[in-house]
Amino acid sequence: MSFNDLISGALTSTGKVRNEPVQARSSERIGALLDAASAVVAEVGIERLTTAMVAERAGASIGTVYRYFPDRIAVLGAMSLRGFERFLRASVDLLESTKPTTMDAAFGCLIDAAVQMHRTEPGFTSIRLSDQIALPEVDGGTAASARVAGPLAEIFAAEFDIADDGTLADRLDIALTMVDALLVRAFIIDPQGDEDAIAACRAVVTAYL
Amino acid sequence: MSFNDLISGALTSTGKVRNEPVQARSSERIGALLDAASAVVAEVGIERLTTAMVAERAGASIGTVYRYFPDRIAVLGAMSLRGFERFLRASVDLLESTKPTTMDAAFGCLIDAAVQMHRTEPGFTSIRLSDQIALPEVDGGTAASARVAGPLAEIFAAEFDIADDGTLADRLDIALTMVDALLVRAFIIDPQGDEDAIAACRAVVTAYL
DNA sequence: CCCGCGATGATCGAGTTCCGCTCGGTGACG
DNA sequence: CGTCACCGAGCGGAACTCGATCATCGCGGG
Repeated sequence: MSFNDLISGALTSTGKVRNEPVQARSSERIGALLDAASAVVAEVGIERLTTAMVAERAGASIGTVYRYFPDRIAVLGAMSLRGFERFLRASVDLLESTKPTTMDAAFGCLIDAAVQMHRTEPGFTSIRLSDQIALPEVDGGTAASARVAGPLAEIFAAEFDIADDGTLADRLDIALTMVDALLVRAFIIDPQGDEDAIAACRAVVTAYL
Repeated sequence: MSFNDLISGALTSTGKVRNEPVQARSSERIGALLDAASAVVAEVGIERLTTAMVAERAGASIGTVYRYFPDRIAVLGAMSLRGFERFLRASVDLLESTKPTTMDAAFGCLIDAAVQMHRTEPGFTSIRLSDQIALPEVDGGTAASARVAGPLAEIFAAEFDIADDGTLADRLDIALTMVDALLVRAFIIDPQGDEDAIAACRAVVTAYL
């Protein structure tokens, strides 16, 4: 599941793109615009991000920004969505390489992946994963979380026996919500990630399982 | 501790007011402005709130908004702070009336209070309590969270034996962060508050303690 | 096979609209 | 009648539009 797969569908207002890109350079443009948005968010915060800053940093013009995104908020939404998608990819990679045998270890992978994102992806701490989790369906499209968290659910379902799929999806959802909230807290306390707070996050998830 | 006590002091940039009101009608005005802000946030969301919308709904002019708040973000900050303060007052009231004897029951009171806030206060679901929790100190003033969560900490410290104050404050912080995130999730799933999700929130806190 | 050429996609940026915020003038309270 | 509160036109800047321009692609004839 690639980033383009994600943004080319009918998404909610946060994350929408105006036109599906056809030529290859367009995808690169979108990527560059989102990179620029991340950098700007990391520098000045979400509120003070302007579309002009994004355009300039991406080496594009204002018009180009608005070719791909209906408005300023959609840029932030797409950035947020991409961050979430990257986090999921990192999680899947980690799960597949370490092959945890306990639920606890599996969630440990998710936390490691999230911590890594906070440390390496500019602006990741400023966006709310919850904007992508538990999002109601819009105009007939599946909720972003369902489409995007699918790979995780599959891994967990294959590795661990859970009574039914709904329960598993819910528990994943709840766990991700907690991890996100607690890690954001950890990275607000300390920009490098407060170790005690991260440990507390692990403890909470362990207790929950 | 009243709302005015909170906003009249030297606060962080979120929540600041421009002038301390002298005449009585001013306080009413501020209240009306914040009510308007809550309603607008509930309708169009934080990002799309404009100062003109707030002014119009409060029956005031643009100038009046800027008499009391230095900028748009300060309006949101004050609204957020008032919501947090109301939540704390409701929590303290519930704690004092039910006098729980277990940690679990005590946190149950907090959750009840928060659920009540989500159900009755427009826009409460859109604001992040975390903006008030774990806020770093600014310009020499104590962090809003410390001043504001004091009453809670006192009750918990008086009722339950905890090794040291720091641990207690941290645990309260973590618990509130989780409760906030999980309840927001519950109210995103269902505007009236998804009962299963609320139950999940209680379960998580119970597991954590 | 490749070269030219029309069609379509992508880009640009000046211009328009809207919004955050100021400030000087007017009314209300004490 | 001084001070506090309020108003709202106006200013600056940011969000967003739109028609002109450039790049790329598909295709048919040499």
